[in-house]
Amino acid sequence: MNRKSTKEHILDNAEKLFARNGYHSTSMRMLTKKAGVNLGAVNYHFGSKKDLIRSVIERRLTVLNKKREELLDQVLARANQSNSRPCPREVLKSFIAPTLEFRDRFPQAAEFPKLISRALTEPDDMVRNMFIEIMTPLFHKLFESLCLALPGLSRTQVYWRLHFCLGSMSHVMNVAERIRIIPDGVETPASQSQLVEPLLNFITAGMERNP
Amino acid sequence: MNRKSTKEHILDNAEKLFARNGYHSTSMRMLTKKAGVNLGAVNYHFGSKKDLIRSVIERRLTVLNKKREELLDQVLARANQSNSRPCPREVLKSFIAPTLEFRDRFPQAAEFPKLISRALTEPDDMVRNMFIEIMTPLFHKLFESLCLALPGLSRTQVYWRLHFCLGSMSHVMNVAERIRIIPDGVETPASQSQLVEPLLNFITAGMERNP
DNA sequence: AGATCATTCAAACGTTCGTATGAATAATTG
DNA sequence: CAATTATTCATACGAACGTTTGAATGATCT
Repeated sequence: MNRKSTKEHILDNAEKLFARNGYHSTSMRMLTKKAGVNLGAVNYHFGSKKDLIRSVIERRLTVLNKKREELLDQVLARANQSNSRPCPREVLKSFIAPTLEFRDRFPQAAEFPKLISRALTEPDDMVRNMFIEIMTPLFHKLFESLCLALPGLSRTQVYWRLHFCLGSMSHVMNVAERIRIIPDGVETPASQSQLVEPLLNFITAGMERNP
Repeated sequence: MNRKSTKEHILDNAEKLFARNGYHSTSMRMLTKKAGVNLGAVNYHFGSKKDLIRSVIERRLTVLNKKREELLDQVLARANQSNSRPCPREVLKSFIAPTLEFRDRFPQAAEFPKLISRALTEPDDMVRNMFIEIMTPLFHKLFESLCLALPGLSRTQVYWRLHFCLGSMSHVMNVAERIRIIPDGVETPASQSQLVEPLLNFITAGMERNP
């Protein structure tokens, strides 16, 4: 009666568990049990645990990056049309909004943003390098767009400020909700989508500041 | 001969390995071999691996937090004396500067900032909760100081912006140097201390932005 | 010096890990 | 339909994990 294939069951549950617990802390037994498949199924369908996480990451990240690049291209095209520089806020938004809105747009993939953030901080070089390899072209394009948008800054300044942005975003996706130190009078948003505007306000101001 | 005790050898090497590879990816065999002590030494001196990382974190973090609070108190006192609000940049600096300057001030503890950042992102609840428990009082004080410094923002706004700051800082301490996508014309700082000013410029602008 | 306590050491314990195996079952094909 | 291929399954393998043990060695004290 279950319409999803074994491969899909594995991918879906691996996404959740890798996101929540990390790569090393998720065992094949935990995963296959949760997915309702046999212990050997991962090795049969994917080859190894390493090949599995590659598939898990690629399945969503290629789609997400396509969307990001599409939006970025629109921003660049609009700037080109009006013979002006691209707007820093719009450039940043093209990268960040699809990420934080991922949960709401694809509820079945709600945990994927957490997995992205984890890929950056995973102790294992393999996972991080795999992620970096996929991200490199878009990272360069994003960086060059920001240099274009912010002619007053040196490339080094843009580079580090971009990293500051990525840090804030990553923190929001993965860490912030795990640190439950909530002072009086502080409201927690129902969805990460609601943090897009506050985050963009923050990092745009940081980006545009005079050196 | 060797002047450091077995306990110190263990603590020093655990600090490095936990920072570089994370808690779970550091085995007792790896650690005791690197420290040049017997496999059973950790359990003898500390009780368990879990008790060890608690000692590793506490050893430096209590000192660092004391310095942070001392600087924050100075900022608050100066504001009090002149009957004005504390300066947002100075408040943030009191927390961030001692952290990024840690490597230069205590070369033997060069890897500790990385460990802090890792404690936030560690898959394991235990490590994170241990860290949060130690940080909570100072976090509240820092938060209240920022609310005082930024009367135009709601407490919720200050809360999330503070998290954006922490995300940027954490990213700089642990992730940024591992992502070696360096575009042409970008210079990498010789020391993390050199990122204090750029980071403070960035987050202060984000903090002070009109809602 | 001898007695007492603290520390080091090699070896082993019981678990859990990712993966491999080969038989059993399901699906596809000629 | 039989024959072939694809998938599932229980089980086992060797390696690595954190921890325990008890004897050997070192330091401390009357």
